[in-house]
Amino acid sequence: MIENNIATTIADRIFENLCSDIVKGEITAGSKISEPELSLRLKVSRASLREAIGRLEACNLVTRKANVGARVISLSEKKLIEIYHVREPLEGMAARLAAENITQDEIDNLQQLIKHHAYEVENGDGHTYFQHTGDLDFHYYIVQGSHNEQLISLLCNDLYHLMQMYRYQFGRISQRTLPAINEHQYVLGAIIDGDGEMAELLMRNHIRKSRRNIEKMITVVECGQLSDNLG
Amino acid sequence: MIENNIATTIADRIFENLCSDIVKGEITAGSKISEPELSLRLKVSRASLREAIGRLEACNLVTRKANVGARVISLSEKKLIEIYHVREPLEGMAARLAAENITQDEIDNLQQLIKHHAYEVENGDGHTYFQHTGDLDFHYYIVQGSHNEQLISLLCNDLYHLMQMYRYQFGRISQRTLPAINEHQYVLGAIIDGDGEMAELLMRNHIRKSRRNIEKMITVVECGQLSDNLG
DNA sequence: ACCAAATAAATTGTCGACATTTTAATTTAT
DNA sequence: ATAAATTAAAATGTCGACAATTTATTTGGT
Repeated sequence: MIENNIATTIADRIFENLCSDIVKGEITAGSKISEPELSLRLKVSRASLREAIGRLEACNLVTRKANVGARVISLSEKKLIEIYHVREPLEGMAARLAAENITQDEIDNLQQLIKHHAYEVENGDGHTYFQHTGDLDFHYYIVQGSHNEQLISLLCNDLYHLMQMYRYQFGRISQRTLPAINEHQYVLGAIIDGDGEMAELLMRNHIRKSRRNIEKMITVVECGQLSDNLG
Repeated sequence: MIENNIATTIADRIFENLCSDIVKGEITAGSKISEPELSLRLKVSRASLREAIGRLEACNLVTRKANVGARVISLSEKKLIEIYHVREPLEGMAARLAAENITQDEIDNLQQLIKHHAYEVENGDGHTYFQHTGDLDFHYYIVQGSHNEQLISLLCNDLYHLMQMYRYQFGRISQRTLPAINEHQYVLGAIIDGDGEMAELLMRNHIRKSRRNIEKMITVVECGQLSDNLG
């Protein structure tokens, strides 16, 4: 799990708490965010709370309507597929740029991460860990390795929490943990080789496979052959 | 130029005004945003102003530091190139999805837009119009045509204003107006044919060419062969 | 009993004032 | 005269209260 800066201001702290609660589903998807209720429960002024809500909106976790208020986004299969459609080219480019710009330290970090993933999955139930945070951590650090601030902003600020939210609350039934870890290894290999084109190709394939796997599962669920935990 | 919803709230109005002023350079890039000064000049409370500033931050036009305040982003060649690196795969995917999902009405609209661009450039100085708003309008409507909400959010909310800002304030010396309009025609053609793969390829090439053109101009400028209007 | 209009309650938007932190100016010491 | 320390000014963060809007309830009519 990625944890960055400490909260310096009240709004910061409230944002981080609410963000975590929404991502993990402790604040239900689709539910209303009541300012009076929350400001009372969290013991902060509505000003600080509204600042935090504004940031939740900025990272696409809530939607706001003027004079009506904020509401946690609702999850849907359609949106999840859309996210993968966006990630495929974006992270593909991230991998390409990482092949050009990544530092040795960042490579070391990624190699260690992959080793850790393999170990976790071999020994006991690493599936949950991997699917909740581990997988995304890999993608996160690849994006960081691109050293492209705009790309980092889009993926790590605007999309990351949303991706996390789906990871926590949506289908946890994927059988792709092992293949995914292998594909990570291939991507990183191309990056280490400095082969941007190959890295982009491999990353796009990796994400496309994840999407198609989900699309297949959705189809199965819709045909009533699996219990529906897709919200 | 794309103009959407009317401002329903004070913060909305202030946001739109500030956004426009920043994009056009009437509020200088890199300058500080003083809450007391602005709230006094615009005759609104700091609460409404701060709400607006928060949204400016969300669309990457200002940066904020806790206890220090907001500052208009500064423009740089590096950032501009970064934006093109992000746009290339993102809008490529947008074109691919548009080929699958665009409606006839949207196609008609785009064809009319291209016709308008060709006319403007033939008759008189359409270059300025095209480079300030026309070109981006085309890209904007292609993205809309993808019917992918996540993609639309990223490109039309998080990146659009930033792109506009560079269009207004950065190099207006491109000689690529005519080629660009032709390339637009090709992209739209592939979309109309429903050839997603081709549309993606053409869009990526179109944006890559723009980036390389800029990179070339930057090199020339750095060699002192052109007057520097690159901030 | 059901629907529309009017009223009441609750929620969001906006404001001015105070608290805390940062920045500028002044003082003091070397 | 310069630099560090102290003090003063200004800016941001936070708060509670009021205004405007939305939502829920009640009233009245058919």
